[in-house]
Amino acid sequence: MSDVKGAAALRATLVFNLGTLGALAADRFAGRVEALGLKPKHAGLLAALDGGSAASQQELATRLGVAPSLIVALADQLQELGAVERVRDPEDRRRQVLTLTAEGRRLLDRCAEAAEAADAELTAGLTTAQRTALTRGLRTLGDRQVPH
Amino acid sequence: MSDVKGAAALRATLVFNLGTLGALAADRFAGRVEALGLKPKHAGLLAALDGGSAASQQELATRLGVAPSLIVALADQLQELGAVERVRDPEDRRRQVLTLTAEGRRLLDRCAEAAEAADAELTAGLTTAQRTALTRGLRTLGDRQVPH
DNA sequence: TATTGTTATACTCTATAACTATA
DNA sequence: TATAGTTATAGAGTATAACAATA
Repeated sequence: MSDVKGAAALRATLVFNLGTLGALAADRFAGRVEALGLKPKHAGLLAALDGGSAASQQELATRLGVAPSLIVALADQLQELGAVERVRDPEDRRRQVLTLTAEGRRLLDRCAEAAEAADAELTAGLTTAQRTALTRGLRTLGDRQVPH
Repeated sequence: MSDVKGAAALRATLVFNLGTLGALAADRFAGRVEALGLKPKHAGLLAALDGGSAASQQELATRLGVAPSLIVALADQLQELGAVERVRDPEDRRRQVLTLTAEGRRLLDRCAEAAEAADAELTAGLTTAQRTALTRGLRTLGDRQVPH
């Protein structure tokens, strides 16, 4: 029993390639946003705040899949950059509602530019068709996860 | 100047989706191989040793893009599991040549199975065509990186 | 008593630097 | 002197647990 699969079988899997390329992509993105004083997680939080209705920190923690204490730290740093505001919910004074400021939206736009630049670098050897097919595939895959 | 892009533009990028899905995929894979006493990096090292000609630890460090001291730790643990052997190169007694044992190949096969199971879970909502297209896209993207 | 946010603490991962042995 | 491997140490990132305020 127990098929012999070896390295070739592992390299053929989606998770293996997603894992290695994901780490690479995260590094490239991190390198570009650090000039803004941000880490990838800050960008993720800014993105979660944009468009979405004003959210409490607990909601954001579960939405991003991180510990609430991490949201506190990220929000502290974003607040120091003037990117977010904390407002106590008058209906429930335990809740801190985070909202993007104009500066926060500006930073988010810079993050998007950084990501686009990293995309261009990463996909330099690919055709436009390959690139868009890949992006769409990843988005549909991502949309299937956490489909609450 | 300075286009307004917002969260939608960020979410449309490859690096953003690769980063988030890569972290998710790595977690799922880690959850499955930890029963084998392994972390994803161990699997990466095992895969690097399979097929490839016997490699020194320095070569492996640069190949995997990690510090040499990390290879030492990973190899220590794999050796303890009986998965690799360290043999001093008689030509240059400073070099430790790592080779897979039969147990190492067995563990590598188990890692491949774990990755395939994680794939199935992750792509549950996708058609076969979507899944193979995505896997191929990622492999071609991965092959373009570090094309030394 | 339960929940939100916060703080304090600890743990995991990994790199850098110092060291040993061989060259 | 330079290089392969190892060991010691330190830093980043993040979670867990204890705590305060509010419900």
